[in-house]
Amino acid sequence: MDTPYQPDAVEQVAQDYWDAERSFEVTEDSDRDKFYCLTMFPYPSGKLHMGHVRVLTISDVIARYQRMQGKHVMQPMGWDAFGMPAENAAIKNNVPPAKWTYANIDEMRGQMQRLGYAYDWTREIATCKPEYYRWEQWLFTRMFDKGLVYRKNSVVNWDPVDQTVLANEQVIDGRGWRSDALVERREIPQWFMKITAYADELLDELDRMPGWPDSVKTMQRNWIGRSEGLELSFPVDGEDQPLTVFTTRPDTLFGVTYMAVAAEHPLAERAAKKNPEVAAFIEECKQTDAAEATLETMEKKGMALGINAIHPMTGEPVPLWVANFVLMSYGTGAVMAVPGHDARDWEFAKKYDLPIVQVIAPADGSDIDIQESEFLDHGVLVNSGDYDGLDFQGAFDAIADYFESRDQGRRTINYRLRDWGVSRQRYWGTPIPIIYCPDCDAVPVPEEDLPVVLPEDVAVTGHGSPLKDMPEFVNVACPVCGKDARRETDTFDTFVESSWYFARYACPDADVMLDERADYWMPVDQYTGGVEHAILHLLYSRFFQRVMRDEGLSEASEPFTNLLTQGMVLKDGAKMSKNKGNTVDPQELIAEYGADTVRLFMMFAAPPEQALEWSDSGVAGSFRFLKRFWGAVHDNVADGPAVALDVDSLNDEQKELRRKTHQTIAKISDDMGRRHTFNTAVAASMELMNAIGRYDDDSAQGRAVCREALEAVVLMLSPMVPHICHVLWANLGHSSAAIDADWPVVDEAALTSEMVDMVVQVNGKLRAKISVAADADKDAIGEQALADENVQRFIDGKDVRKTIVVPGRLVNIVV
RNA sequence: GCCCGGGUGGCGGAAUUGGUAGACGCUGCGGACUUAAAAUCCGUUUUCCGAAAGGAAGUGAGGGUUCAAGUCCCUCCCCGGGCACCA
Repeated sequence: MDTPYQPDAVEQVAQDYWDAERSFEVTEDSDRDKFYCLTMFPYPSGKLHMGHVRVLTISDVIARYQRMQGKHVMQPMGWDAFGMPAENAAIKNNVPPAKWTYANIDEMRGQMQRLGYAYDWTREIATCKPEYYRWEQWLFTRMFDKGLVYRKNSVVNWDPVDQTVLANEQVIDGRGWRSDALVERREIPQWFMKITAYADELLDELDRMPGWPDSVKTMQRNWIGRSEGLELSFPVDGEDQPLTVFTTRPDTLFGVTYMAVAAEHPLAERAAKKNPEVAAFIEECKQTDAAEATLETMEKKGMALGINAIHPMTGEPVPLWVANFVLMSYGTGAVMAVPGHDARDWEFAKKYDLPIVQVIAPADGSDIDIQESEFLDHGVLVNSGDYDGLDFQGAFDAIADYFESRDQGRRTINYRLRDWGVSRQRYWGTPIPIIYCPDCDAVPVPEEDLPVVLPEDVAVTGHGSPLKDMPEFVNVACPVCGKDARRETDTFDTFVESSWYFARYACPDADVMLDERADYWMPVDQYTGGVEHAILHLLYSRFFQRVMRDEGLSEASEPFTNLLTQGMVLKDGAKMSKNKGNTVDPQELIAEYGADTVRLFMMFAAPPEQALEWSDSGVAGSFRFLKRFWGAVHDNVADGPAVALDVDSLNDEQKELRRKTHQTIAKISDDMGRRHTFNTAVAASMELMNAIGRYDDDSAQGRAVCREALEAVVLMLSPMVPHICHVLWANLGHSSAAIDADWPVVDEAALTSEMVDMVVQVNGKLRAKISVAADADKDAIGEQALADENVQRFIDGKDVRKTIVVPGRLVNIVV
């Protein structure tokens, strides 16, 4: 019998079946355990790239595995359709962003379907459609009413030549990407969402999220950056208002030798009016982009303002400086500098020859030279007046009490987390539903006027948003007083759309934001996506889910119960990208080998969380395996139907293959369900196939044992290579489809063995391998190990000091 | 600069709770089949010494803990991700 493996035909058969049966369309069923399996939805950038194929396949494998576990699985797909690339394409090709986006969606949807993903396409969402974004406009107006959104000035990258705001990505080495002009920091009014109102909840709940990787939770903790400290006031010469600073180290207060404020700080701006040198320095500080990494890596510079603050305890003058490393957006935009006990302050003091004073001594009494290097640890206070001798906590409490009793300071909690600025000066996004009235100020668009629809047929020039030039969009009547007013032309950060789409999949056609179906499906049981989203997207989504909860829209607080962060796809050690010219087109590979081979290689080449190094020959190897797999099943089928397995009549070889089969089922079940190490699951399948290939037993029971092994492999590989397994399962004589089959079950009785192999070490070095009875006790194992010829060579003439026996594993003899 | 990962043969990776380093696959090499090639199949493939049996070294570098370290601790180097307007 000769039936060659023809992936195109096989994959068509399987997909036709799933389509005809609507295998992946689901509705709520309260009698069944639901499993909501979700991938971070893609931006429709053009065609699928290998990074997409990887994450989509990982999620699909989990969805199909959970289905075989009996779960009621929902796996939807949609499009994060707003964003800058559509505008860039519009400028380049003179195509409206909407048209470009919808064409990409059609292209990518078709590719996904060719890959056979188990999506419920009836739930498809595109965020650029008014029926989607109207609900986030609505939620924004609700948040407005609750005081959860507000407007304030905030810094953007300004391109002075193109007269437009740039994204950080559009700033290359401090210059605009098109104009090459030096970028400036500029402050403009923008809308903010009060994510800090949920800071404590977002932080505390991380301790109760066992389904998330520790690394992501740690990153989020650090990002939120809760710190307990003291807010202190320093009187300033010639100012009515004192200068307020936040510190987590009030114990170092007596070591303050200068203070520093941000370039945007009012004190700096007032000093600039009197002193042109300061004004010039502040201008220089603003000649940089707004990215924090730029600020943190550039040379630390400062200038004395010629103003003194008064040390609140010693009464001594403390010079005020303006410094480029102080962030206006963190704390109060001013810091007290303690060069003796802070690394950055120390470096700055050395550079500008400012005094360095030691006020903390090591707790162990050792000597340090503060002029040589800073001392950062907690310790005992010295040179601190009445507070000498106190430890960190004692000093913290005493100094906090001192300030609080005089009303010059207070204990407070500071967060590194800042409120979320959601305004973007861009066209291709959700219009912010606000109207500016000369009398009524900013007014939210009333519910009955939503959605504020983004006009789709526009020309994009790259010089600011085209909405500003559309009077029919901008000019409106004030909803409150009816006077002539102007509509907001900024759009939302696209992270707003991606902060709630997961809930909308539950009820994509609802004529409210979310209905009761969201409570059936939410939270997402398994969320999969790139680790690059570990902070922003995942934190915003956790915030939005809580806002929706508090609005009564959803019961869940956390949106994602389990999180899997997958690594990038690399080629020649670098991320695949058009810029580097190292991309591999999935389409060509599918045409050559079929979808199953591409899926298999993706799962086999690396564990999902690690970067995956692309290998053309590895793909060919995956294809070879599928051909052998196909051939092995057909050979078995060609020999006719297998008889029923009679477990009690098996000989040793038959028992051994059967043991291998059930060991493999146990291993792959663990790899798929718990560890998500699909690469080792594939390797274990290959090992079992190799064992079947070596096995040569034409007896009735021999073929039955073989058949059992093959059926197990077909089922266990079906989440990864569903098409070939669909056909093979039918070839094996099953009338029901593989997609409806249950996951194979381990027969514990098949796992038992009379003898086990153990290794013998002498002084930790491997010297022999022995086979011992499975039920042998430690002494017997030790004796057998000592008796080994090669072991004797190494212990000859030496004292055996100790013998360690780890049953089932090894013996270590120490001489 | 700060936070989070990672570093194991020629290559991708395995080693799950501190217990046989290199599973599985790729590549290379040797062989079978073939008029030939492709495809397929078999063998072999960490390095060094050895005919072999066997031995020595070995998981980015340097220290430490332990009967035993790729795995735990300390210091350092390199690579990747994030740093709030890329998505």
